[in-house]
Amino acid sequence: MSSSDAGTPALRVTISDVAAAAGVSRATATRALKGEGRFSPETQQRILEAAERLGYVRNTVAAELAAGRTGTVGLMLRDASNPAYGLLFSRLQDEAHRRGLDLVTVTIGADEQGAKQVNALHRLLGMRVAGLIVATGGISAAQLEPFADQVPIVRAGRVESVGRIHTAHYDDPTHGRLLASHVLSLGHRNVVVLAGGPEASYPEHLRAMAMRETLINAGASVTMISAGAAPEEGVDEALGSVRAGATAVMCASDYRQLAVMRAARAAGLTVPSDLSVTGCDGILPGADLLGLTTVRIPVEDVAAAAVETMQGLLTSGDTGETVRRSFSGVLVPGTTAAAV
Amino acid sequence: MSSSDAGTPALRVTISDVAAAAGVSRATATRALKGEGRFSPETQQRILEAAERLGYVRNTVAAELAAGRTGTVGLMLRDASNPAYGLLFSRLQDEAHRRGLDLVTVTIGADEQGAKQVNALHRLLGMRVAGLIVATGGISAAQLEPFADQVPIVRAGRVESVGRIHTAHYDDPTHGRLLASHVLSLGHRNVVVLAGGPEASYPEHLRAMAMRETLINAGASVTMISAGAAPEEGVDEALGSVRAGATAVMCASDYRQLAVMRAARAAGLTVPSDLSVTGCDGILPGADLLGLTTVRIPVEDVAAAAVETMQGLLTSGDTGETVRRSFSGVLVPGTTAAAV
DNA sequence: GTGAAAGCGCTAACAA
DNA sequence: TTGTTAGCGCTTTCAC
Repeated sequence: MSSSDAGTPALRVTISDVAAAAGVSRATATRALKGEGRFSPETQQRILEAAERLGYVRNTVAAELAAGRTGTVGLMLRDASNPAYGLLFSRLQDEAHRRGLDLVTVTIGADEQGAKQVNALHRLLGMRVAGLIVATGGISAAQLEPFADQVPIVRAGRVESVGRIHTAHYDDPTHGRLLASHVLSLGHRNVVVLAGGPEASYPEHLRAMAMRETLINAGASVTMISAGAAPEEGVDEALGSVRAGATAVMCASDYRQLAVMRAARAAGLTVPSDLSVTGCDGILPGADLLGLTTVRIPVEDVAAAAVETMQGLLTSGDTGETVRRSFSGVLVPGTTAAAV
Repeated sequence: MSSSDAGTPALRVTISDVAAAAGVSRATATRALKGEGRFSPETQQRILEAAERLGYVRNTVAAELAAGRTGTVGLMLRDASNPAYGLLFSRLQDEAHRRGLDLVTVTIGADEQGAKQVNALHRLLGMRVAGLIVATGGISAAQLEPFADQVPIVRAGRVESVGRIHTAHYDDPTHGRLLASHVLSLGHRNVVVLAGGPEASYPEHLRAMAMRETLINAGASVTMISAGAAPEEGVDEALGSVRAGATAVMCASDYRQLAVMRAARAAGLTVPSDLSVTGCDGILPGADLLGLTTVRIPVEDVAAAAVETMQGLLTSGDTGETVRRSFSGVLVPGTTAAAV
């Protein structure tokens, strides 16, 4: 089933060519090709044959421009080199496929501040996508808000409390509490919490705040270390605290957990006898073999909910209420955290 | 810097609105907005202000349709849940950003056979992308070929020997040889090679073939196990061979390596004293902590080369010769493989 | 059942 | 320097 038999330049074939070859008007060709409206079976047959013969490929973009609507949903994604985002991306795609939604993705480098993000946003909006799924923290509610009544916007992964932006997000505070409770139950009372600052990673920040609160409420002594986005940052400081008496380092992500383990090993410290370590995400393949103590975040649930919400918005229209769904993961006790 | 102050429906604002508001014609507005052609500074100023005030977002799709060309490069991607693809995706994006290329991505579920792939391809082509980067094995050369003279096509990651499809790919045979030589140097002479079959994963197949050849040439005895895509497949069989005398299991991917280690642990076998294990990829965060014996594939090089090739094709035009660049990674000796 | 005409939002000669 | 005129490829009333 070759799409172009002759040397016909496939992309150059327009519906006019097909119509001419079949001896009908463009209007008729349009109808017959999509099987909607009125036309005689014979005519359709002829048109279909002509299209096949010429290797006609419809220019979706022009079609959607003319029709004034799009079946495409835009996805703004954060750097997929982080497996947690990669998996989210993958699941969003699967779910969208399942539901017959077309997804077009643009990613934004983590480095760019604002400008590129907005650029990417405009690129998607410029395609006149039917909806927007935002899976990056790099873009603010304020930047999104102006478009929220043009097109439904669903934020995936991260919570959003402002305006008409819908969300399907992780319950990060709960994740933090789950881990903190676990560490407390192991008897730790002098704990380091290592996380990216709110501007580096808002989810990490939420987790860290919840850990802190839970630990303090239980009477534990807590050292907060706020780092940048790079996982190595703050690790030395954390190890310093351990030498000063802390028995556990709670990291806001598995990446940081790995960094701490790496540094501990280099420093001649043994996990978990010299210090307990925890993380968060649970996405890393091999996390089980490493015995990571973590929370497996519900990527699948968030992806499914995001797409489902979007589809609801697209079909039944925006009812005016903002949908906000939250999902929490489960604790995965590992061998990196042990009783004091 | 709000993009729409009033309640103006941002997306509804067309260039005609902007032109009217600024008291000029659409043509002038077009020129001033993109800063090309001739126009007076004052006029431009007025137009820019009007655009800002109204929250104008250019309809890129219409613009590109009218202009008949695009600055956008389309990227067809495979499931990003695999970190190796996620990283490739990420690096392709970075590289494209660096070179001022806009990337639009569509992914295709691994499950769909043909139809959806072609659909995604058409979607991209319908956007009149300037070029196409294909980072999935899911689409065949035959499906790509018809469009190769419409638009430059670069395949990233996987080798392609047919027609006018350019490539920037991994030198998988070399990867296989590197690993096999390492295993041989450790004294193993009875080895299992566990890989996905050619249809499950062509790169894995290439690695496995090279391993086999290298091992056999050195006089080792080799057991080939061809599995499906799932990493657990064939693991039991591999362990069976170990009980029957094999001392090493060479996996064609790190995923499989993890699966083997998991199964070995469950079966009470110790790595590397009871059996040596190797993989391939080296992408997994934490691979170092696990001590994986692997080859780190040159994702960055492949991404850079793919984008560079594309840009060359775009700017200096297609010279008629097909560009094929191959990159090999480096061996990462780990603690999962030891001397017999 | 089919075609003519208008137009989606924008750009690109060519005039003015 | 700016406006006019044609479209890009397709869809969609609305007559015929």
